[in-house]
Formats: sequence, structure tokens, C-alpha cells
Amino acid sequence: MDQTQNDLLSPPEQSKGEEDQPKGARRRGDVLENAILQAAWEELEEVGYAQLTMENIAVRAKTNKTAIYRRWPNKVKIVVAAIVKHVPQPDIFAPATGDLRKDVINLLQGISKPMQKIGAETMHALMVEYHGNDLSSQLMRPKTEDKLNIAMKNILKNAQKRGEVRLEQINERVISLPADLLRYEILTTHEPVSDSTILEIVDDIFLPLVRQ
Amino acid sequence: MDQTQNDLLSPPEQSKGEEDQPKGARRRGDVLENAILQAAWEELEEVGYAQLTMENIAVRAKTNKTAIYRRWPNKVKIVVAAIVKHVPQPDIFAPATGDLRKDVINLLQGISKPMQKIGAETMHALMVEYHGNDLSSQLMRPKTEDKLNIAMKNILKNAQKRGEVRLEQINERVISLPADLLRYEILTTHEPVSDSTILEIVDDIFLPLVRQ
DNA sequence: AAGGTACGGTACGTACCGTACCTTAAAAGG
DNA sequence: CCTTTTAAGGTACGGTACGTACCGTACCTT
Repeated sequence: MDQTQNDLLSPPEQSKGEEDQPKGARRRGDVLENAILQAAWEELEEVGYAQLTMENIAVRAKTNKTAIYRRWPNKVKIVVAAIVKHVPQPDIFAPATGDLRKDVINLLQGISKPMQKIGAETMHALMVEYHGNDLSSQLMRPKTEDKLNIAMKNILKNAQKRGEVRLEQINERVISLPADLLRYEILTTHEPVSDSTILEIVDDIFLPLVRQ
Repeated sequence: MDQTQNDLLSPPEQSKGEEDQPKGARRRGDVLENAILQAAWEELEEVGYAQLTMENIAVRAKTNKTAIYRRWPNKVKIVVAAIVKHVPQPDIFAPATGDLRKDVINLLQGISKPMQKIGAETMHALMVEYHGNDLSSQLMRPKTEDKLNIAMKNILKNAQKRGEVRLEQINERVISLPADLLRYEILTTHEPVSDSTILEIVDDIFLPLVRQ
């Protein structure tokens, strides 16, 4: 009888490396919320946006749809939340290298990786479902307050101090040009954006325009 | 008896302005196919891609889903077919105006209208569902065989003959730049692309680059 | 100890997809 | 003209996923 007790009671407590809760335990608040967002992110990476289901997110998070819908009203919102949580926001104040070319290349490379992580399929899907929602503010802001745009202007201001460019002669559209081209590349290409693409954007297009 | 025959045979033929078939008549082949494509196009314009359903297309075409699935395997395919039928393909061989600037502006304006008709939402949706399909060849080809790219090269060749540019010094990416920017604008903006946007692309970006 | 909160779990109604099946008009072919 | 074949009209179904409703209960607060 004693043997039997030991054999039956011990195993359930352990099982995997991940902190498993005891049999009837419940996670709440942030703990559960993080588990759901983590599950959503993993599902998104594994099966992609189109194949993503609320049910599967719930299963992976070891909870149920209800817990998800208590927090986010639909698929779009939870996916955006998962992305915001797991994808690093680009640095507005990238460290100045003292060279316009290097600064711009760094900026583009910095944003390239995170956007690749999200993937073109998901971005398109979000832009489809965005129609009508107020979702744009998360991913596609008006250009004047776009983070990348601000970062680019800071870079150009520094370049101006060094006499590399004359800011007042540079068109707004030229300022946003590198970021726009990079985003277009990511949206329309299905392979990852190569470093040489970034170099082309900078050396063959952007620099000739700002240095006139 | 003669009267009766006339009275009974005439009425079913008329009823609405649109060519209505008599009670139990059946359309076949191209007639039915065109009716379906027309209905698909109208639904697409009225409710958009996301809200578009096969059932509603069938109802509007006064037929049923079966007739649609006999012709197209899924929603993507019939939408593409409807677009191809109703949206004019852009003119590759735009008449040369004898001026590089005017040629490029004409080209961009020529492609702008048709793409606006399709709409950003539908384009994103198609690019989502494209993943894995052979659908890209309809909308997004490799750049070297892209129709717009060919047209742009023709324009530049003519400009070279007039001594306006030196083609061998112009980067491939610069050649596709105007079309890329226009497409990006259409994909990310929800308002129609204005003429001034096209002028900016041409005057502030493209021409300075090719005229060096 | 009592009460409120929200999690686990199940079941449901809805919507749409894509398919199976049957009937019947119209075309094809002798 | 009659028979055969084709394809349209029409209904119903299986299947998937969304989003909601409800119930019992673990956990937290006081």
C-alpha cells in the first residue's frame, strides 16, 4: 500500500522542464496572459497567420478560448499584441557613428530583422483586417510621426552638423524613401532581405539624392 | 387561340431592362460564366474581399455555388478572374511624347487608375492567399519580366537617343523605383493616390537620379 | 468564513467553405 | 425526331472556425 501511494502520487508533480502547475492549479492575471501571448506567438511562427486558430492558441497555452476572448476581442488584436510583445521596437536613437552612410545602414538593418520575423504573410493579413479598425496606429502611422522617420531625421540632423547634407533642401519623401523601399521589399519578396539590398538602397538611391 | 398564344408567349421575355431569361430557362457556357464574373466583380466592389462570399456571388448571378465551383476551384481564383476581366491591363507601349518626364508621368498615371480600382484591401488579401500558389504571375512578377519595368526601359531608351540620360549608368533598382514607390503608396495608403504624389516621385526622386 | 473574481471546461449558434447528389433543360448526334 | 450526353438548377450536407453562454470551482480579498 505504501509503495502504491508513492508510485501514484509522485509522478504528476514533475514531467517537463517548464514549470508545470500541480494538477488543479490555476494561473491568473499576467501569468496567464503571458502564457497566452507566448502561445500565440509560437503558433504564429509555426503555422502562420492564415492557419492560426484561437482554439490552437488556447490548447498550446493550456487554457481555453474563453480566457483569450476575455482579453482580446478577436484574432487580429491578439496577434498584434503578441507581435508587440515579442518583436523589439526599432531604436529611434540609434547610436551615431559619425558617418551618414553607416548611420542609415545601421538603421535599416536594425528594422529589417524584426520585420522579417513578423513575415510578409502576417503583415498583409493584418493590413487586410485592419480596414475599418483603428489598428493602423500599431503598424502604419502617418509618416510625420513614424518612428523610423523620426530616427532618419535625427541622423540627417547630425549629418548636417558635419556638413554632409543640407537638410532644408531634402524633400520629405526622400527622407522616408529608404524605409519605404525596405518595407516594400519585405512586403513583396518572399525571401529574406539581403544586406546587399540595403546597400543598394543606401548607395544607389538615398545618398545620391541627399548629397545631390 | 391565336390571341391566347400571343398573350402567353410574349410576357416572359420582358420584365426588366436587363436581359431576363424566361421562367425556367438556363444560361450556359460563356453567358453564364460572364454573369458570374460580373456578379463577382460587383460584389467585390460593394462589400470588399473580406466580406465576399461564394454564396452571395451565386445569388447575385442568379445561379448557385455549384455552377461557380465547376469553373473556379476557390475564392481567390474567381476574384483574380473577375479582376483580369474587368480591370484594363496597363498599356506597355505608351505613345512616346518626346520628353522623358512626360513619358514617365503618363506611365505612372496609366497604372495608377487600374490598381486603385482593385483596391489595397483586395491586393493584400490576394498576396496573403498567394502564399504557395502560382498566383504571383498575375500580379507580381520577377522584376526583369515585369511589364512596367519593360515599359520603363523603353522610355529610357528613347530618352537616351535624345541624349537625356545615359542608360548604362542607371541602376536596375532605379529603373523599377517609380513603379515600386507607386505600388507601395497604393498598398499602404487608404486614400487614392493623388497626381501630386506621382509628380513628387518623378520630379524629386526619379529624374534627379537618372539625370545625375 | 464569506464574497467576489476569473479561470477551466463544455456546449452552442452562426457563418462560410467546398462537395455530393439529384433533377431537368438544353445541346449533340444518330 | 428520338436518344444520349452535357451542364445547369437546386438542396443538403460535412467540416472548420469564430465568437458567446453557461456552469462549477479555485483563488484572492477582507
